[in-house]
Amino acid sequence: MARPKSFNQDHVLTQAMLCFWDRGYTATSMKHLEAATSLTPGSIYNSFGSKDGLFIAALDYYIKRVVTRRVEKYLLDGDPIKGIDAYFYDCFRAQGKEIQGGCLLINTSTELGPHDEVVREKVLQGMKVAQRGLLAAIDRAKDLGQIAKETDSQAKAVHLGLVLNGMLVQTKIARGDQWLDNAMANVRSLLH
Amino acid sequence: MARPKSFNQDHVLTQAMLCFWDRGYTATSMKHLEAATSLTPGSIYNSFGSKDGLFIAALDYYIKRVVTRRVEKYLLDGDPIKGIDAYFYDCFRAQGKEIQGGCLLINTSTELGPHDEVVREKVLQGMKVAQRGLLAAIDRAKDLGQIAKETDSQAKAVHLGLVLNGMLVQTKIARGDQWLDNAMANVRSLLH
DNA sequence: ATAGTTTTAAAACAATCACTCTAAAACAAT
DNA sequence: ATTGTTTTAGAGTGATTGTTTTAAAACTAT
Repeated sequence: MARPKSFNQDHVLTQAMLCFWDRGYTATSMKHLEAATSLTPGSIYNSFGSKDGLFIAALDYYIKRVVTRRVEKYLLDGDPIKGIDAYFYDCFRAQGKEIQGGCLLINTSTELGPHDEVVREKVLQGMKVAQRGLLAAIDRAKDLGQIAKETDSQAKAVHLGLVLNGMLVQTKIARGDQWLDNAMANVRSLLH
Repeated sequence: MARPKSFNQDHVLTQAMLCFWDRGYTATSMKHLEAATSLTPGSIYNSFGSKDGLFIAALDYYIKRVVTRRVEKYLLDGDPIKGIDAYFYDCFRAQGKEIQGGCLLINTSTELGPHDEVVREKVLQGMKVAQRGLLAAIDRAKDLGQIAKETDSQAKAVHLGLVLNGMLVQTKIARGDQWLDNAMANVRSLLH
């Protein structure tokens, strides 16, 4: 066979994801990516083809390791109302380390949504994962009698998703977290 | 005195605003701006100092000519409930021409929010204009008995603002407008 | 007219952009 | 050990980035 790759794929994708998450696609240069991943240009292009290819891979990685994981952790079992609450908070705790990233899907929507069909489709797919998670939690809450049986689950899930996305925009410009508690009070009022 | 400027300031700011609105700050090059405004580099730098200076001017222009104007048109008089409805729809009709721009304030939040303090402050100020408009309309609706007196106006305005911002993200990746009507049904359910 | 000031056009600037090339290095199979 | 294949490191590619420079043009005030 041949020489094996000497880098850890997960580590590289994590670092690339954080770069794009923090600065966006255009403002992230290959230099940034090389520094963050400790890879040389040759290795990046050999493995991912282009900056765009690495971005798509990082986007996939985000959907799998951040979005899907969070949905599974908070929305698919346990108390659904408490789960939704925790799910929301987790979206803002996740950025706690250093970056004030909000959500990579949202950042990518506003930057590239109308200009890159492949990216748009992928973002939409990631959004649907979150949306289906909210819907599942609401349906379970209905089964448990926590919210009214007459509730339109689909509409409620859409509503929650829109509020969450609005909050993930807000987190990019707001300071402090007074606004977060206020917004969460609104979220809870939707779940009665 | 001296030689007068031969370009129309409003036209230049409008074109620059549309560029940044469509592509974002980083992905908009000086070449784009020169072509869109029909200005030469010298004129741009003489009048605005830098790409950043032109961006700030375009952002101010957006707040004044798009955000403030829309608030005044729909939220400050007339039937407040119908006004809010029309205000929301106008946010999506405005982009009807060619670009699928959503909202420049939101696009700028996600791109530059955490990285540029001057821009962040300006975006926040623009957001507050919209927020105050919603609050004023809700207060008027309360006075008119259109919504319950017990309603927390401030919380309701925040909630509406978050949903609107979520919708303005959605518009960058969604196709068709089935989702818009669904979302608007949620908005109306908040105003009873 | 002339002097004084600013804007304009166009060429040119260094720096950075995404990306490619070349050759050495590192493995598996034989 | 040799062969075959792929990855790696690092220098180098042309193109584009935001910006500056230079000189002509266009105006007002005197």
